[in-house]
Amino acid sequence: MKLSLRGEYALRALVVLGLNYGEEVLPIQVISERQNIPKRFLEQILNDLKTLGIVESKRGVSGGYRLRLPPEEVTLAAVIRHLEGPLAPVGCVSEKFYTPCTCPDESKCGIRSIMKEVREAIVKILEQVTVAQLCDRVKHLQGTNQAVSDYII
Amino acid sequence: MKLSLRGEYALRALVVLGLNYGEEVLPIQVISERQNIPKRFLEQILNDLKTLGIVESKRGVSGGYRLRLPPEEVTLAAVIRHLEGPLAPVGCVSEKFYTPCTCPDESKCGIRSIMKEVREAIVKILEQVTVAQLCDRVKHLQGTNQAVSDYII
DNA sequence: ACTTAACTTGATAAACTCTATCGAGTTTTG
DNA sequence: CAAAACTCGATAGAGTTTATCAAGTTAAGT
Repeated sequence: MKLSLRGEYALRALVVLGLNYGEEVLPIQVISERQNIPKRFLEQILNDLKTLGIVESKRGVSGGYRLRLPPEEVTLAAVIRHLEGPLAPVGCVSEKFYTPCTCPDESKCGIRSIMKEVREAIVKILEQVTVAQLCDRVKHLQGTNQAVSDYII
Repeated sequence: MKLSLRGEYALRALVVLGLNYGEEVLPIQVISERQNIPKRFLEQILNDLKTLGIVESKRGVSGGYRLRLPPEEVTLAAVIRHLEGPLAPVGCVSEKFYTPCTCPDESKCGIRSIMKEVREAIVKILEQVTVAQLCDRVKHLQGTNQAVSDYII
């Protein structure tokens, strides 16, 4: 599982939306500036997340985007799978995007058996972590640093 | 960590060489046929593994390749890192191939903190599994299937 | 109604990576 | 000295990634 910029931007945008959950809609402009993401590209990505049903938008003057689901219900696995495809390191061990490989016999392939373990390890984390938890981490990390700054002053 | 064909071929070739460890050198032709790998491409890959010091070659009429190190000493992590680059899902959590990301503050980035965990999970497996273990799995898988076939007959 | 900020959709283009293939050369064995 | 095999560097075609643009649609506020 290699996360491209596209996927990374998506997660970063979702954190912003997650932290804003329950409030009014956020314009793309704001998300873009807050996370340093090219606006046009972000537009495309948010659109994609809308198709997936994670995000919803409001048009017009004070329009923008917001989460459609509670942050607790959005797993990183779902987002990444939709945007990037398989989480597995090779196609022949993917559950959702299986593709056969060219080895003589998959059932006797030692590499496949190891890669299955790698896949499990990755999936176990990403299927369990939600946007809500991401937001919590951010809050915690910010809190920590804030405190440190306070001490320094 | 996404394994490209290049990396997959490398591992498959190493299994063949591992199973042959202690014996004479194996010609590319044989490895290529046994694992269904385009010969010219394999050539390039084995060369690369030679540079890394994992494999050695013998030229001439009855030449070929063999492992230079005992299979127990070759970890998948080393091979993949050399051929494919970072194991980490994003550059900003890679130990060996760190690259900064564009987020406003890495130290407060929730995604980074999750991706670190993913990286750890991957590395833990791949740094610990060796070519020798891959070969053992293959032997075991073949043995199992053999037995099953016997029962069927 | 009309202006304006913002979303929507689809096209496209530059850069890069991946997968392979080729050719010409060098080495070694028998 | 011929044959088999490795060596090295170039390169090409396909596909992916990362954007950017233009033209259109929507809806809020006046």
